[in-house]
Amino acid sequence: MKPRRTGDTLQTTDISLRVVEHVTELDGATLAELTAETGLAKSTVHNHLKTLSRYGYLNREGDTYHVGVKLYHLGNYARKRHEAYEVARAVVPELADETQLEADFTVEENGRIVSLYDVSTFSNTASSLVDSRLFHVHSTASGKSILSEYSEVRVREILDRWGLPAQTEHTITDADEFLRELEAVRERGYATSFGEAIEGMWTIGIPVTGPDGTVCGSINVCAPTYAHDEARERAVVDALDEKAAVFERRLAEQGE
Amino acid sequence: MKPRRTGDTLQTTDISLRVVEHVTELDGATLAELTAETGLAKSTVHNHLKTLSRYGYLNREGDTYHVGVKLYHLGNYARKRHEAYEVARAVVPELADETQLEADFTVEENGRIVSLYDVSTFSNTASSLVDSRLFHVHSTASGKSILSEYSEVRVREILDRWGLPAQTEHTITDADEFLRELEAVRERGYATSFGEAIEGMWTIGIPVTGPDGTVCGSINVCAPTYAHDEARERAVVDALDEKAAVFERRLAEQGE
DNA sequence: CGGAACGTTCTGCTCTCGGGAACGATCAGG
DNA sequence: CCTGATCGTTCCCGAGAGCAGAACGTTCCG
Repeated sequence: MKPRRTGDTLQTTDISLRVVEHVTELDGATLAELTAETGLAKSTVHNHLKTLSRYGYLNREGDTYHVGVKLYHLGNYARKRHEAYEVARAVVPELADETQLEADFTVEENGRIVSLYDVSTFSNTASSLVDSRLFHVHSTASGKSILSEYSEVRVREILDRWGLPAQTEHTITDADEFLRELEAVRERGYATSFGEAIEGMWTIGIPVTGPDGTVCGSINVCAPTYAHDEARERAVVDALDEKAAVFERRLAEQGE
Repeated sequence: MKPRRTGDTLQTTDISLRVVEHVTELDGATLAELTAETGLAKSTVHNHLKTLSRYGYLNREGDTYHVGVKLYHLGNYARKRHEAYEVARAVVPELADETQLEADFTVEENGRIVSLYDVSTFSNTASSLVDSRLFHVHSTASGKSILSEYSEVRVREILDRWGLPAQTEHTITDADEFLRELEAVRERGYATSFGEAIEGMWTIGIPVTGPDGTVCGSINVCAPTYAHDEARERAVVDALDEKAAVFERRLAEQGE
């Protein structure tokens, strides 16, 4: 009945997690707002809110629900767990500082892209909205950069799982075309996304390889598309190349 | 059959969230480990892992599941949402520095206590385990400190909801005794927990009042019980008093 | 004072989800 | 190279959980 009809995911958990997401997006929401947003029955949403609150995932203030701070502790732990976290925390600000652009380090989790550490020079309200999301691999520079080091079967697995939805009119929506793009990334040595994920947003990314020889993430720089020109692209790529080398060296040192 | 038999919470979501918690506690876990840990059927756990992974709450690496970094973004947002966050980030390190002890700022959410910002001077592995949890109000200095400003009905509501489980042999387990303790806190001006939440852990907390006149959290200091003596307690309380005043002033300034 | 809006509670029907077993793949040891 | 153990995956069925809808209680308007 509802759009979701995959069947291979638990519906109840599905709804719960979606409620959390809606609460985040609405920056706090009441029962009535959430029933309107989700299209579910009042009593249903009510039960989910109750359960989520009990576990500290949501926090009720008056009749408004907000995301619970408990999630911070879980998430902080998740972030620190990554081998590259400490290095990213040191290197990403350097990169942002040198290029005077937004910079981040991203990793792939379950076929999606998520930022492990970022420095946003722009307004933090706008970026916080973007940051809470998981990004698609096919539309981001970081996704292309990381997947360029994966085998074709692994790439196809990810594409099959998540598809290649069009997010702007520039998004690559064909799997074969995407694979050719990855080939180009390998030859060029860096990946770009020119308004493919978000209209007007231009990003460049380079894969970072861990001491074990496998790619562990991607360092990226982000700018508005109107700031693009050949010279700048070259300058940014040089900075990224240098930082990627630094990153990998420090990762190796840390492993000792 | 299982200990949980309240009935007023969604079982499926319940299990899902508990799986996330187990994964955290085990610092990454496989399907087999989680079935053993939860006592559920393999296929059941499998379904939950699948669903949680799809939403980025968990991340599968080989056959091991870890907490997903997406939670960091949700949690970071939850933390920054609090009016007191920015001030806490500034004041708590000062307090830790001056007292040379562990310090934090905590808030109450859904009748539980959670840390909004903390500086741990001890090993971060041990504290990270503690930090991911929600604390009970009745056994912590921060809980007493915050609840000392609440009305009796509100306090009783919270106690009814969560009970007063004995966490050490010093934990207050009687509601009336707890209310008398709150009375003592109000007279004394600060709250303590002497090994009531964790054996050997001594904490002192003072409530912080926001510009609107209601309590918005508690600043606390934490030390081992063997470090306790009259003089030190007096010194710590003085430091806390001063910092609480600073905290409230900055909160008011920020509100302008 | 009356009605609208919202959260809460209750009940019954349906379909989800949990259990169990069978399957497949991987690995270690004889 | 075969065999048994271990672990993840898939399938199927029945029980009961969870969703919907309506009724109730409260608050806040005009």
